[in-house]
Amino acid sequence: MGSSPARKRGPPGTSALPEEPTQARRFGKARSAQSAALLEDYAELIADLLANAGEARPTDIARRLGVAHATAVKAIARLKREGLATARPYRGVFLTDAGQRLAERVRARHRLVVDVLRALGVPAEAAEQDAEGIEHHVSDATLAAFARFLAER
Amino acid sequence: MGSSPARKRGPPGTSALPEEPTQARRFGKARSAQSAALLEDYAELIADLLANAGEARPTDIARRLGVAHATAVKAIARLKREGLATARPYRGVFLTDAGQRLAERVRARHRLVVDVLRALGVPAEAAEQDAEGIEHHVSDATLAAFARFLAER
DNA sequence: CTGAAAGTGTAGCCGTGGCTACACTTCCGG
DNA sequence: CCGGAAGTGTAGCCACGGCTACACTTTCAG
Repeated sequence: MGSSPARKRGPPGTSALPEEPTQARRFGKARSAQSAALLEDYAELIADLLANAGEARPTDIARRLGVAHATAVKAIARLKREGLATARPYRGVFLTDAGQRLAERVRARHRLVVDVLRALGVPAEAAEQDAEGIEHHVSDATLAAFARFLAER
Repeated sequence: MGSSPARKRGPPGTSALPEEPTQARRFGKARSAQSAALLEDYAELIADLLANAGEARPTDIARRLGVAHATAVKAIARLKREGLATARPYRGVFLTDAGQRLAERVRARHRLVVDVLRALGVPAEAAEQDAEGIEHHVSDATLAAFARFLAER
């Protein structure tokens, strides 16, 4: 980048170059990815609880996530709105088909990210920790590259 | 696959196991990392603008980030609150020493993440895109491993 | 020197994701 | 069968990061 001092403010016909929507687009995508991240975490956790404990209750979810139960309840409401989960008052939470598919994808992606980090020499604890944040920003292309890398190495 | 049905709700002495603060801690960290991410992006961009254009104005920042100028102004206010930037009304934005150090660290980390992704076979465009989201969740341990990996390969 | 355009700042709105506080259900032990 | 504890739900608060709308500065072209 950088060449033109880019001064001046005044008149209409100042710049006229295409500028650079590229960077803006990237930031925008990263931003929206982050929005979906929460739902993904909840869906994955609910699937895990259903599989391992037979039921997923708001308080369990909250405890595992380290948030207040009210926060979990709100998130569950959002999951329902998005058609990912179902729940009846005082009964547990369940995933719809869409929710289950999401949970599975998230789970697979999480494992893949952790495995790649480990393969790169990242210590186990750090790998798990970082994967928690990283996984929500890994595109399909990157995911595919990860899989290829693990297979080849 | 479970094991324990884990039913029951009632009495006080129900569980008594250490539960699992581990996962909660991880989620919490990922959450707070995400909070710092915005500031990091702004700091990096401001440093870039200062270096390449000589000045960093709210509107330029907003355009590059793809947000409304008011949004950028608010973020700048937060940067000031955090002691990372200085700005006088209608004059540009500048980084404090702390802000510059942050920007440099962020910049280096960004490059490293992109390089690792590229080395793993991720296409250039996807690497840039994903790095934008990933970089904020890479711990020092992981960063070190990345550097080692690139050096060795 | 002046006027209008661009940039800047401020106010107010929304949705999200945290929280606490409080009311209501459920369910178990006695 | 009944009381209380744990779980659940709801309301209301806050900060954040978006946005639009509008008022005010700055700066440049005439």
